[in-house]
Amino acid sequence: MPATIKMIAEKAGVSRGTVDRVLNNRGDVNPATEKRILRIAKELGYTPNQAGRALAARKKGYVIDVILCSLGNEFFDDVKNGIARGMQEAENYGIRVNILEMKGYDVSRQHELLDRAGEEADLIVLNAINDPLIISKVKELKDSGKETILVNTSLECNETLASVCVDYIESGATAAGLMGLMLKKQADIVIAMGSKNVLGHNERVVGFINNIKKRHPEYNIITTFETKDDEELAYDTMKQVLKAHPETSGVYITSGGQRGVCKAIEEAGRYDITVVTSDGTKTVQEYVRKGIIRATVMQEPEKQGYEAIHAGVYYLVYGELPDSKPALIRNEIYIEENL
Amino acid sequence: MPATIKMIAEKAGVSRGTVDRVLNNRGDVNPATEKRILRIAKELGYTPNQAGRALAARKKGYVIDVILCSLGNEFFDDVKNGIARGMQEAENYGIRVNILEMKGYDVSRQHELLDRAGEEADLIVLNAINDPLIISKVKELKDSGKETILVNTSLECNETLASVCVDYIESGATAAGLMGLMLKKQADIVIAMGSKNVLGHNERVVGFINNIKKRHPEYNIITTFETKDDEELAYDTMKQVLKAHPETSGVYITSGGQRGVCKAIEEAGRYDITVVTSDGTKTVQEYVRKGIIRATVMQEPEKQGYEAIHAGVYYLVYGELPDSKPALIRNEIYIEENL
DNA sequence: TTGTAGGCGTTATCAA
DNA sequence: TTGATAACGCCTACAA
Repeated sequence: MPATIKMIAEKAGVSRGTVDRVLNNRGDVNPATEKRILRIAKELGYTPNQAGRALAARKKGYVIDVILCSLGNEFFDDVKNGIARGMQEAENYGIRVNILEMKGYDVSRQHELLDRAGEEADLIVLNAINDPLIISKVKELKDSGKETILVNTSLECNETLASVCVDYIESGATAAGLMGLMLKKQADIVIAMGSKNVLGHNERVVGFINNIKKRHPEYNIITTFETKDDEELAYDTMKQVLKAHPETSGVYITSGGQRGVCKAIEEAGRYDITVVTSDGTKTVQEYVRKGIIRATVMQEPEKQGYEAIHAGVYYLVYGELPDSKPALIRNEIYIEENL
Repeated sequence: MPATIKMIAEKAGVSRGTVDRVLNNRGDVNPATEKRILRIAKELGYTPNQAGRALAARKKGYVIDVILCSLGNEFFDDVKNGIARGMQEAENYGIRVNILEMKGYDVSRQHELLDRAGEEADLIVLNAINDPLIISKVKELKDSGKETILVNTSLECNETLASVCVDYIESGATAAGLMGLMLKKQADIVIAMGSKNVLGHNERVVGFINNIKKRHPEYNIITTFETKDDEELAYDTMKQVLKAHPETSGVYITSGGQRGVCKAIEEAGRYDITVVTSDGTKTVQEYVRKGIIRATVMQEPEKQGYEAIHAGVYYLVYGELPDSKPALIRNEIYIEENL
């Protein structure tokens, strides 16, 4: 029923080749026939058939490289599941996907991996460190014709093709809103943030503090400390904070280090403290069940992995991003009952 | 790179046709060659190329009919958006999708529509009323070779191919969990349910009450009333309840009728009452912003619409359901900040 | 029991 | 500037 190139060609009295040249702006076609073909295509409501394109795209042998700061970070388990799902889709288009993993936020290491990706790949999916060196490398790659799609990071750079991540400001604000609904009156809050090298972690803190100031100006924010996604550091610091500030009634953990922070709270027997965190890793689930963490703001990690690959595949094959442009990842709230 | 039928045929020294017969169990093939082909297919890690199949499936001209109790119910706006997305996918396979809408929960009307669908469609997507007449009709259709996929309903019937909906028990329990986190101590709760004709609405009430009994046995549930998804009835009843029970401190609305219930609470100036509801319609969003509704348990309506069509398309083309079997729809919590 | 051939829609190449 | 043709992977009808 839907219109095809063949139907358009018949109706216009030309060959399929000519129609193809018009619809894909390949030039070398008589302006008059071009106009006629475009009119007919519009009349018939032509949209390209994806299956046909997929089949034809196979011969190109595209390659996508994925760079992740994922080694030793359980949050990325689900992201990688999503990437695996995206890879199945990529296979239908004959596109190969390489995953390059690194540990922590080592700028020069990521720079190396980007160099390699620039050699072997046609498009790069990047879990970016927010650093000038990385930003300039991304620009350089773009100039050489290799686009970058960000996954699970925002970046102070507008040269990327797309960014598959949540609104981190909203994430922080949502955590603050939850605190407000549960704590009600006066409260003394501690913020345990991940790394200042990660833009999203900073944005969460900003979103949290701004929302508290707006909705609950009477609340007191005692302190903000970095866990560097390191459990021991998180544990030691939280222990000290609890000692120095026994009045603590709320704790917001922006990202990694949950185990350390929760362990300190648990050992102190402070089940009265309202803890809100991010993500839904096994560690988080464990402490939700224990009653330490009351609620968590999740960010669809599996979907992020899938959407990043999907967008890359789509861009290589169709030359544009899919309709659901920067891939709408939502901040979702989970408590014990629906986790 | 991925294996194709052609590659298997070459390696086995047979024709593509023979490989096809083996892989799709069409019979009429020498047991010895069958074994050899299966071994080679496994070795090469063969998986059928979806684009190839989609292209070949076009000639069959399948039809899917979708029956929805959606007229005058804004909840279904997003479900229909998802269906529209699924229809684009269906087009690639040359599958036509007809949407048959009805108003309310009129069993004989739904029965009529099922009759019609049985005539014209190869597969039916159904937003089912939980009634013996409907259940037996579904069985009858199945016997005549037409499978049914449920959307946004569960049904006391295990003859359906799949059910794309949330766990309604969990939905109710999640609402109860939220109440507990926000109300803390003693509470007096009113439940406004939709229709007893809809299985999901009953299940939500059961999930809610059971969770309250378990986690907060000290809470008191004052009453449960039906809104029949009718705003006026909801408004009038809620008004009476508030008059008779000024001690009300929590209200759970399972489904439709939110505007009526919220209006009654707003007019009584009872901003102290903690209201939890389901879904995220414009009405709900409005009352969340007004501060009447504190939190809502959503059920990814757009995704439900899409997944139902997607599953139907996949089943017609591949003869089996997609990997993400009964389509995992989650109960998600939203508050003002992340809605 | 097996092989051949044509077509689904799109794209690329080569010839006219 | 245009047309014809082959190819991508799968399925099916028909011939051997």
